[in-house]
Amino acid sequence: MSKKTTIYDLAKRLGISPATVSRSLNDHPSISGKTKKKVLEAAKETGYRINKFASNLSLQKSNTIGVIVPRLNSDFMSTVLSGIETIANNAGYNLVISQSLEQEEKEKFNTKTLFESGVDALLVSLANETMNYDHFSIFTDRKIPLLFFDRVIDLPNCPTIIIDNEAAGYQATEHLIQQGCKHIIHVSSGLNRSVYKLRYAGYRKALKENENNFRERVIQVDNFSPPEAKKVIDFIKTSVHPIDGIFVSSDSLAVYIIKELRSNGYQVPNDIKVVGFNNDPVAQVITPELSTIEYPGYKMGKLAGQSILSHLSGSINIETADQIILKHRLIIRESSQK
Amino acid sequence: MSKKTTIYDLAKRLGISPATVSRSLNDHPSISGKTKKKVLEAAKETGYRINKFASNLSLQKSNTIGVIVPRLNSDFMSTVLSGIETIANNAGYNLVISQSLEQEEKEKFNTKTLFESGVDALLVSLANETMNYDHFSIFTDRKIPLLFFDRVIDLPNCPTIIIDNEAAGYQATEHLIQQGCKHIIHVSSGLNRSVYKLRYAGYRKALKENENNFRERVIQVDNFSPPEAKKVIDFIKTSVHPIDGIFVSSDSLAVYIIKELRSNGYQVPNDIKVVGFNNDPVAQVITPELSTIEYPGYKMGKLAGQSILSHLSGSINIETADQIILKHRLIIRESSQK
DNA sequence: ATGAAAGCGCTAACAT
DNA sequence: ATGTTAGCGCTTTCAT
Repeated sequence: MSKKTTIYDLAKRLGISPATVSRSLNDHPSISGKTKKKVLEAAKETGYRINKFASNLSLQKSNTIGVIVPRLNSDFMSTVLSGIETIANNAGYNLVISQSLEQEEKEKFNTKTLFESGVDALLVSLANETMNYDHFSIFTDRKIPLLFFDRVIDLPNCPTIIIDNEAAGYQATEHLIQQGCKHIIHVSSGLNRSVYKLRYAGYRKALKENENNFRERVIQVDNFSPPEAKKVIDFIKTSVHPIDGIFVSSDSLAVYIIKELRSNGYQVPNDIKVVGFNNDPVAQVITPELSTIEYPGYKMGKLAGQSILSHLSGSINIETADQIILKHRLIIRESSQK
Repeated sequence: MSKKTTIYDLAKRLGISPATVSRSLNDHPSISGKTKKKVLEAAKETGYRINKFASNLSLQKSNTIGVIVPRLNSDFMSTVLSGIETIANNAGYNLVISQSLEQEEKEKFNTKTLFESGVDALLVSLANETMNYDHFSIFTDRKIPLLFFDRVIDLPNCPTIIIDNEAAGYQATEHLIQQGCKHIIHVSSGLNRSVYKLRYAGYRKALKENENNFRERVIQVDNFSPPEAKKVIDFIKTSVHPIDGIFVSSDSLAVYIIKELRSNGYQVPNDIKVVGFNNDPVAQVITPELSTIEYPGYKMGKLAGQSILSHLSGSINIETADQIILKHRLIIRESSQK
């Protein structure tokens, strides 16, 4: 029961060759139905299990896709992963998932590890820290499909899946302006990542177009955890101009900010209006409900999976670097209404 | 640059044997320092990368740990996964993660797939649907380490990591009773899973101990999504006894229920008090803040990782089935206060 | 300290 | 339709 049976065992048992066994197991067309049946039965009886190590070595492929994300435990990211997993799983691929924890070093290490472990493709959402992209060359050099999603970088022949972050940032800010906000600040993190840089650009663009005495002001936070919200409040309290609008690059932080604001005596949206980003589930359950940009994470994950699978199956020309831009949407709730 | 170099290439290049190259690369003690240095240099120059397929086949191990969870996109689960990943990554292990989506069939399939892909160990949190556990025998038969966390089942020689769910359910309910609740209902899902069954048992025990005319009543929901909250409200509205306390097996659902309650004119906690489960971040940002049971997900993940690694390294007797019970804690916030 | 060679188990090109 | 056989690249026992 515990001794593992190989195709050689099956071959001997049935008096046929290992090749025939292998072919039968793989449903090769040129094997007779009766032989296949015999083999399958023997396999079941003996508890035969394919040895992927050997199979992978022979085929030089692993049916495995690597994924590197900044962190697993964010609502958005785990939703994207869920989408990727669903697609991969249905196609018979396994997912090897690792976290960079926003560190360039860890991202490098994970890239190397995943390469060596022989993943057939790699999906990456970049760490905030990452400034250099040479570590991905082991993939690009060997033409192993590499795709970036959400936190992307433009590399030759690497598809990207994003939303139009600049437009989203613009809309969020424009909305606040239309609600009468005069002094709108932007709260973000990792401004060297294009996602955040572009939202910031959209914010600035909106301010500029509605020329008056608006002052552009971005508060950079280290991450989207509760203590960072305090920094924002401190700024607001000491600002010479009365802040009346906040566009935050993350719902989770926006929510903490609102909480902090309220416990500091500010009324949301009366005194200060807030727009977040992502449309995390939390946006709908807090008081006041949070206006935000809907960012379709599950769909992004599914598309990332599908895109990489079609590259793997060769149904898309791998030389064609594509860029998929998903639709986003401003959702107006209570937190930003006049 | 694109042609892959093997240990044979290095051996030829340096005029030594492949065995020596292999040993050098693995820092084998009986290789001279100079030879090692030569090899490492040549490896670097040629861009040599180990081929794990071959290595795995030879060693019959993959440095990979499989994980099956009900779903990736829950705050609790992604936090646990984050803990597992951190430990595994530091120990040089990769994580293959898959979702059962609460379906027994998918769990079976994933178990088989992960087995065949040669994971060195398997970590599982069971699907709600799963009633039969034979699919895990491929692991237990071959003494491949198998560990259950959160949603566990008692299998021979399989460690489990849990909290004392019965005590937690008891405390939550007892607390509501002490706050003056007379008609407390319990909302849960997947009552055939011990996690939920035990919380329910704790709930019943608390009611029984505080003998009076309390009626035990459990509302089973299909999952913890918003629409399910409506079912709960419907029950409350039509109940002959005025419901004044709710113990919910999940913060995410508790939060939706509170929202529904409020929009139906109920005051929380004045009319109805609510206690959730897990201490998701959302518990602290909603209004009123949610009382809940703190369930240390990250710690659970780290422990699961550590436990399985020590089994793998043989530093723990694999025959010793251990059960780790993590501390939980009732956190009293506004939603349940008199 | 190093080398020779036999696996590890599967696949596929090339027979038959 | 089936068999033969040469890899796939690394590890490791057994020499030397």
